[in-house]
Amino acid sequence: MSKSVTLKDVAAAVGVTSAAASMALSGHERISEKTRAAVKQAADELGYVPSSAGRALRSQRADAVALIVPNSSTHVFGHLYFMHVLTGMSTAANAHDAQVIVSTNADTSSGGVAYERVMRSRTADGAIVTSAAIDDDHVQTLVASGLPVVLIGNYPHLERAVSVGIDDVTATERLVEHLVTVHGRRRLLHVTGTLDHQTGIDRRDGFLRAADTHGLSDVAVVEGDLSEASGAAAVEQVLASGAEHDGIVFANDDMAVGGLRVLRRAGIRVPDDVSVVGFDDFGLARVTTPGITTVRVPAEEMGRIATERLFDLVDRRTPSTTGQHTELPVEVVLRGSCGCDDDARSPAP
Amino acid sequence: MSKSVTLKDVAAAVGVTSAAASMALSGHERISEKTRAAVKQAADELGYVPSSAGRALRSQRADAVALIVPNSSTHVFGHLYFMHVLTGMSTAANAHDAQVIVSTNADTSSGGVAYERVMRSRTADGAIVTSAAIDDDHVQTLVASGLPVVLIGNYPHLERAVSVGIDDVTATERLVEHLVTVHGRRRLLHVTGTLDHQTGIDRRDGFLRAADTHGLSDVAVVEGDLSEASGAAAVEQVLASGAEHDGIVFANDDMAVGGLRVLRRAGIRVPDDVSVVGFDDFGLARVTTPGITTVRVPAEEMGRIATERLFDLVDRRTPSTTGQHTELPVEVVLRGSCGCDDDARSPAP
DNA sequence: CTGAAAGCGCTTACAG
DNA sequence: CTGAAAGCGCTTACAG
Repeated sequence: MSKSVTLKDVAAAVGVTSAAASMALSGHERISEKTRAAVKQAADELGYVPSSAGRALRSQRADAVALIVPNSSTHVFGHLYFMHVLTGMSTAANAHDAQVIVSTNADTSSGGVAYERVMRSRTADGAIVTSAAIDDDHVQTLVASGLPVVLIGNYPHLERAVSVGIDDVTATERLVEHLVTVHGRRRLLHVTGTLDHQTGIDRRDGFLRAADTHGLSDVAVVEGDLSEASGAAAVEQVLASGAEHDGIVFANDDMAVGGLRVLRRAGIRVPDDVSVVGFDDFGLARVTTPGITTVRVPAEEMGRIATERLFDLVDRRTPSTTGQHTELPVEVVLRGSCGCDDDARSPAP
Repeated sequence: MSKSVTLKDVAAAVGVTSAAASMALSGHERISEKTRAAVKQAADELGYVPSSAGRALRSQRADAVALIVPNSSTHVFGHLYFMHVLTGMSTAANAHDAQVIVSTNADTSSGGVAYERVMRSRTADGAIVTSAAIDDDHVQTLVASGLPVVLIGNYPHLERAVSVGIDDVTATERLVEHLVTVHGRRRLLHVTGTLDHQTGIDRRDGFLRAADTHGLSDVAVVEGDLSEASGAAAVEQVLASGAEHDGIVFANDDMAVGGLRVLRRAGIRVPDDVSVVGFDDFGLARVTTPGITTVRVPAEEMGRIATERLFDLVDRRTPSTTGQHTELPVEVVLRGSCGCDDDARSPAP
């Protein structure tokens, strides 16, 4: 393994001090054009790349941001959602010449310590936290510590938090409204997400609010956990109970996939007998038969914008205002599972 | 933002030098039990976390590994495959108390420079490279530089490379054999992956070899690019040409999804009229109707094992032997698209 | 046995 | 204007 080239090597090659070489490479005006050119050429020839450790130690800046996923059961982390967020983060981080660090707590016993360490050790200048449970103390501690953090999602109880999210309540209302007004469905079932996460609560509340708005009296709510298996289990349970529904609103697409499978095996036709809608549109909803009508969550854009907000905090361009939330618009994507033609789209908002 | 606590602060609190505090925290035997306990307590109380920059600079080790994805069109990077690899990497990295850095070249103009910088700057101690094209010079340079690198996939022309992969040739042969011997399909079509990647070549060669083995005379090969759209386009093209096939072997599941859609719209029944198989099983193949018979690529395990191999190199536990390849077994997953019952499985290898 | 310097690589603030 | 020290935080090798 070749010994790495330091600034000192470059300086020696040109016959200047490493301080001068540093200034030359950063384009400092006090270095003559001639010296600057010589240093740059030597750096290129030697393949000099600044040591990130040396630079970080001196500048007190890691030029790195972390994606923190507190809840790291494989089921949760191994999801296309994170890939979308990560893609958005990478776009923003590349523009800032910063690295992206992925920090996930494989070890649940160590709790939040893993990512607290990332922040305290200054491995990253700031962090994006996503999928945090409402009562996750570590997130609260992190936010309260004043370290640059941007949350993805809605955290109404964390007043000081900077966050980026969507309006889950309204989006779910739009789905229900579609089922009621376009397809005449009124006996609706909602299968919730995890209710220790705000999205789970908000989507359920959107469902209930819409049911109220439209005067639906015959609705039911069953708790799920966002997994395909829990969507299947919820539908099985309801079928066994003998309850009859003409529409099912799943809190995400994974559960809708599980539900569709159970319905198909039970000989219940979708959308003829029952309309189905999901939420997320990260990839699955497009490939089932019928395709799943859903709300497209702009995860990549959330990741990108959250990261830009994070750099604002890190660079202190933004005064440390308390609690700023950026809300992104969502789009309802109409497919076959509700009774619309596959691949139809609602007009842009 | 609270000023970060340094070793000096901890030492001052106890009344020792920072050198002594350092030794106390690392459990060095020359520090008395009493002092050690006092330092540890002070560190806890002050919330001391070692600066990664200070430590990295001193120890010449970043305690971080990078996942490098050279070919970063969003279509390629935003794929569940990377999430699986990343999950495996995280597992191994956590066990070594190392960070995971994700480096993707959003900017194609800068070519391989982006990840060469990651390595040269010592931001990471080593890298996992995946999805590299056969003729990617940057990968060759990286491997040749002697920096710790483990490749995921097969790189027969890079003799010095350490790599982890599967046998794409044999796996594809097994799929073809299944179609021929179990379902009596003989007029097969293969839709290839990208042929500038070894997997694309190997899967095609596996198809051709199996066709030869079974004496199939009526086979065809169409080039695809692994995208859903290219799978659809390939099938449209073949349908338009009037060629008749009773089985289609797609080089991945995404293309199979696209192909299934076109077949359905054309009124061609799967598996009744034509058997379909894919490759990968990263998530899509399970949710279509019918489910797609495919080969399960153990991406998470590949990520985990590649990372363990990488730490071997970084720690020099392994002598720098030339060209070590680890081959993982794969499993054929039988679903409805070939004509088997959905959810059936081949016996473990 | 223990105290404190040296030095990892960098860049800025200071001295001349 | 320019040369070279100081110091970011850490840990090991050296001096006493």
